[in-house]
Amino acid sequence: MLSKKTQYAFHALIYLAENVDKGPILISEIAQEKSISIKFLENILLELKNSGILGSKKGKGGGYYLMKPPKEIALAKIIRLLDGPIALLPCVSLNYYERCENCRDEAVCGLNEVMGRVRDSALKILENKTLKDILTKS
Amino acid sequence: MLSKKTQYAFHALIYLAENVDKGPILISEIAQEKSISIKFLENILLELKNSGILGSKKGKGGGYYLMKPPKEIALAKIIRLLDGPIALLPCVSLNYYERCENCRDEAVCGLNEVMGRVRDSALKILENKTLKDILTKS
DNA sequence: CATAAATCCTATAAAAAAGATAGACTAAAT
DNA sequence: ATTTAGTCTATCTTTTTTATAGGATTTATG
Repeated sequence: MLSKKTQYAFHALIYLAENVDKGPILISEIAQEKSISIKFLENILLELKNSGILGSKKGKGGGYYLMKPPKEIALAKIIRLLDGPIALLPCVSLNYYERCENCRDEAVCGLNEVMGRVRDSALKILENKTLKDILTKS
Repeated sequence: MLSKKTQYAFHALIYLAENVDKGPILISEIAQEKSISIKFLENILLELKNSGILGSKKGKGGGYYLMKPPKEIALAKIIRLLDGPIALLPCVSLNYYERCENCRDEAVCGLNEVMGRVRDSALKILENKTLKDILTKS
């Protein structure tokens, strides 16, 4: 399961995407609209900013905004950033690979193979679906 | 990611499946072969037994054994049992559903829809692949 | 330039989950 | 009776997750 952090990030990003035309959006506004603790959300948005997903402006009239159009922000990127590996096992993770300690040889491990396929099927969706694809259907 | 508990369970089950013809297998043997803490493994095997996946025999000549042939034990079942939901969000979980607190209406939530598809693509594999499919390729 | 508005940043606390261990109990074999 | 091996429940430790606190910094504007 995705952590609350990642879930909150998605909801915040959706809100930002749905209000792209309104300039910078306040943390407090997002927190209220999406029922998220404001201080927790602050940390999350900061992290997204430091990774280049969001931009921000301080002072009056400030807030957060998307650095790229929603259709260019893949869901996989957000998950990896805040939650880490998408794969179910370390030994099949593309971005956070770790050797398996309980099997002798990954090359002949059937578990490795199946979990690799699960990863691929998830990535096929998560790498191609973007923020634009998860906006509220109107 | 799957917990260590679930990962250990898979390795133990693989070992049991690869030795079905040898009668009950000792916890200590599995622990040694797969480099798993014996006490931790004990708890895991007990849980698998109480769920009907494994059977056991006490005393001399005792140990654990599979209750069904490997090809009838789906991977999804093991994961759900020890790790909980396979879905990435509570609001798209078939077995551990919880309402989403941050969105107004799941019916129009695009995140819900996409994550539902990710769940389906994972289940398509995990419900159909069994213990038999993850045995060491010889 | 002063003030208010907002994000930035780091630290820390609290709670929950994961990982691991301990030890007494029960059942079976011989 | 003794040994062997699983059963059960409790507890401990560590790590991760979730959340909060509060001062620092930047910007707009009168």
